[in-house]
Amino acid sequence: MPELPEVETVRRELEPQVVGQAIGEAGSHWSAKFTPAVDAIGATITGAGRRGKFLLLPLSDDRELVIHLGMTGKLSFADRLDPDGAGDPYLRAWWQLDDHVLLFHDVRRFGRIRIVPTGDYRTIPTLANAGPEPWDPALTAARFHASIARSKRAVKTQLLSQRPVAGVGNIYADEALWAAQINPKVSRLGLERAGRLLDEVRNALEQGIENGGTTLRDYRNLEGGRGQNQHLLQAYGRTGLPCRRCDTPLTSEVIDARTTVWCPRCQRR
DNA sequence: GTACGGCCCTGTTAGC
DNA sequence: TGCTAACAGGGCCGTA
Repeated sequence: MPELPEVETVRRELEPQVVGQAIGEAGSHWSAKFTPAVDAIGATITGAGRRGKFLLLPLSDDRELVIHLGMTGKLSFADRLDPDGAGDPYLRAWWQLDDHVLLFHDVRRFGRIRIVPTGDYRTIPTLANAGPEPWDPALTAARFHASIARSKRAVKTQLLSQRPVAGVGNIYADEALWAAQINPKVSRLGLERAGRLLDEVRNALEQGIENGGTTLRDYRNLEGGRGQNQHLLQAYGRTGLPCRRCDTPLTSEVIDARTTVWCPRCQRR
């Protein structure tokens, strides 16, 4: 599932191939999640940005094309659109650019596309309320700690909310909590532990980007290649396997509707 | 404003 | 072998 490292990997690949390209035609699946794609017709893409897990493509007419990949969304290029659409039953949107066609493929349809006035994210609540980017200099340990202290919910739930820091999903939340030796169910963190968790969130995301993202099943980069970070995971997907710090079998439980994996010994409550 | 549950989706896997 | 149910989970929405 694309989290910040996967979206950033796609953004970096996308940028040189879409910036300056005009959108001549576009089409979409009937779902309202994807129909806004066609509203981009006539505009030129002027950049390729990212905010948390959202891809932001600024357009020449003071609007932004916002793409969320959901769980199974993928972007790719083709020389031309398959005329009968039979080549890809999960094609949800496409944009004819000057040099090629940008395709949005999404099996489970958890992705979504929006076009908004530049910087006006009121119609996208998670984006509008997103916390700072992980490497924002304004995101200090104190600010991160204060953000977590505002809620009584489990720290895992808070990370997934995108409010303390943007871009963390289920995989990198479990990895950061494991590295910081913090139990995912605690709701109170001291300043020092919050600072450690913030450091490990940054480390987990940096490692993910360096390795081209985590491919467990669906995620692919723009070229269709797999990420490599799945080989380096310490917690996510390792239920019952020995903790690589203390050999205790990792345990798991559903927290906030997400399977959460942790070490019962070195991430004690 | 916060907390929580349910829903959207469909391929894969486990169980019978 | 074939069918059914459970599972995966990011974001949104309604309700309390």
